[in-house]
Amino acid sequence: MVKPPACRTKLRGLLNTRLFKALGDPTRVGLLAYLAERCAPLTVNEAAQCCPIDISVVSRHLAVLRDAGVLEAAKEGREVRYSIRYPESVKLLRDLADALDGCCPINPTKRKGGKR
Amino acid sequence: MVKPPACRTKLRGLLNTRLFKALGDPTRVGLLAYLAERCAPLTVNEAAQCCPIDISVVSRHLAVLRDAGVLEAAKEGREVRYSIRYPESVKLLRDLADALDGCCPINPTKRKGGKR
DNA sequence: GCATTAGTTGCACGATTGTGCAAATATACA
DNA sequence: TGTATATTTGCACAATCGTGCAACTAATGC
Repeated sequence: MVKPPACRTKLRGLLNTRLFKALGDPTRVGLLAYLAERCAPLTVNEAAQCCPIDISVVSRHLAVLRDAGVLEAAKEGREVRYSIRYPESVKLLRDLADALDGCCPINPTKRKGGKR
Repeated sequence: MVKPPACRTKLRGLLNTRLFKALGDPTRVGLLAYLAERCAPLTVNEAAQCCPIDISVVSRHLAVLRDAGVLEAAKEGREVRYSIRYPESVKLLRDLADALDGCCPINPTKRKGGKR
């Protein structure tokens, strides 16, 4: 048994289509980038300033990103502040990169350093 | 000016919707995972063994992944061998993680190590 | 109570997408 | 040449998705 079976299930588990589906729309990544640039939790109204679309659409897009695990919502009074889940998002991307990198033993990307 | 504008353009540039669109379909990620598990370039026929769908659909999906930059195609005679572009894919995921991680100065994911 | 503001949800419509079948293209072999 | 195999492409259809409008819910202030 040459190929480690652990990496398979890990890679399969990390390849969550819901996340990529969420990031597959230009309006949504525009919202995500806007949130990242503003460096602060934004309300739906504030996030809507990023692009000329209806507030209801923005609300739906933010909900999609929240369901995908990229954002988290915090209700404050009558407004909701959406913020990026940095630790989880970054970790997921790094884990995915590591899983893809370490899946094939004869991988040309073979890093010279350690695990991290 | 507190927030570095360099990270913005970097993040925007890395948030390529075509890549995420390609990874947003379960059949395509199934093909990608199958390629990763087999640890070798596969023909369309071989890749089609991963799931019970028509070969033409597999061909189209592989083309989508190729156009997204995840796979590369090498024509050998009358068959085409698709393989994962490990270095580029892994680097893109790591760059995206770094860009997201380093975008906001007051980022809770604040890494203890250096830049890389 | 009523009015206002913030956000979500129902509905409809147009656009995109995934799929299978058949036809077309390309390469190898007799 | 003709035949067989591998892959791609045209076409049609169903399903999903993004969008805007209106209606609805929730919370604040009069």
